[in-house]
Amino acid sequence: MLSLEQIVRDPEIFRAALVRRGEDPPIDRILELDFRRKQLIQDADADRANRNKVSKAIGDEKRKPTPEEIAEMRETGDRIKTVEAELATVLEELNATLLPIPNTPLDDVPDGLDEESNVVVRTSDGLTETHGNAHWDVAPALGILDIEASASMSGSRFYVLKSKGARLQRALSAYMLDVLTEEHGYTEIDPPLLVKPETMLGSGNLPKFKDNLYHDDETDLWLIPTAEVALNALHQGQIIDPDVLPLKYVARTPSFRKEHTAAGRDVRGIKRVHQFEKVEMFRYVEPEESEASLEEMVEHATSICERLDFTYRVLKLCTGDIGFQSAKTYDIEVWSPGSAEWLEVSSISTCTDFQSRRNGTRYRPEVGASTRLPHTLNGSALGMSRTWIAVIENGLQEDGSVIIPEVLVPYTGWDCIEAP
RNA sequence: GGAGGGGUGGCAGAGCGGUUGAAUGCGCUUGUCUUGAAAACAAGUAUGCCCGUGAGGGCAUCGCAGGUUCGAAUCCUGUCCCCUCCGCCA
Repeated sequence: MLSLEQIVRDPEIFRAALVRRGEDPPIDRILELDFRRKQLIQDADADRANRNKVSKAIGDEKRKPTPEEIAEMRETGDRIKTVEAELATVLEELNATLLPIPNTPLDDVPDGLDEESNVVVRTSDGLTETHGNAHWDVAPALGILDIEASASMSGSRFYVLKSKGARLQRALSAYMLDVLTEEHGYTEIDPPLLVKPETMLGSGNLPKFKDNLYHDDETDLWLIPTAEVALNALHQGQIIDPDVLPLKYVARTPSFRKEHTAAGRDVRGIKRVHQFEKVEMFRYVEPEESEASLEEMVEHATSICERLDFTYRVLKLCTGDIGFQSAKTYDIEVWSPGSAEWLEVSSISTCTDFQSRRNGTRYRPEVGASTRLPHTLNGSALGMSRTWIAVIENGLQEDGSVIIPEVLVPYTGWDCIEAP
């Protein structure tokens, strides 16, 4: 959520920033509502101040209220209720107006309405050739992937990993968690996968994107589409003590997505699925550090790509392609020589203070200072199914076997998936 | 699922319906003292909002939402969460 206070102070700055994203925010309506809001607060506060004064005098003097006082205070009370009721509807509309507005992009985010305008900022060394043997052909033949089994038990866009395929995924997750916790100082978190509506609201997934989320009607809980949702809620409503930031978390969880909006895209193989495993980095930082943190997280993710021997590139997403809650996003794509395309294995964003404002996460810069909103950043390192695909397609040998990256061997116990 | 108990400030823990935003203790900050530290003493120490250039003033908040009342942390109703015991299940 954007800052109402800042919008009121500088409406045109916000309008201009949101227009860059192709949005036409109802700024004028917001200003009207805020004006009304302040009026109502003043009215109600004045009446309440008067009522407090009279009641306190009665108490101090240890006497019964006079009939006139009672009549007058009843009237005041009724008036307060009326004003409060109107205030409630104004606040409700204000909230409903503000919640669907996305974050404002940072200045250096390239303009553009779709992925055509994304900018490749870096491409690693390495080949981008193709051998034409896509994972959907290779992996089932190797006996490590069974899409027919997943289709029969769960439908399309699921997958069953078997044998060394399952072990490979487990090894990848474990390896990435170890790198991030041991080398980069992230604290490992294992959060719930089902969360309350308020938690989804806090991360920005609700109310706008409910169509992509799985929901249990009976308990009103939502399945997380990424660990970001849970990690973002870790300090909701809290004031973080001085000298605690930056907080760096990492979690390995499944991610559940309906993918309705992508119907028809990526139907072959396991590139786009309803459930996938992902190792997610998340940070709470002071605003001054957020841009440097974002770059550091990109470093962390790309260093893993390098150690997995991937050819990769880093994209800076344009204003029209960054996520709802994001102010700036880098995507990392790795080359898959089988399906001959770049696979998005990571998306790393700063959400500035957008999420902390939504969930009331604050911090105190130093003892006695007033509270501020931390910036939150999130990024995958890395997302499964696609990373798994890349290992298989990159490691495929002439003879049909698959050699896996050296760094994974301690986690798998073997270095080769034998040819069928 | 059944039976009880409880949710108050950073923590612990009081609080006859009326100077209670809230005793007291601990913690924390600052000052005095000290070569330094500790101890002792003194003062300060919640969050949000509204008005005001400022000084400052006002309002709200004792899990949450309603209600009773001139007045509610205190009474009533609902709800959420936590703890203990029993049952059931992993």
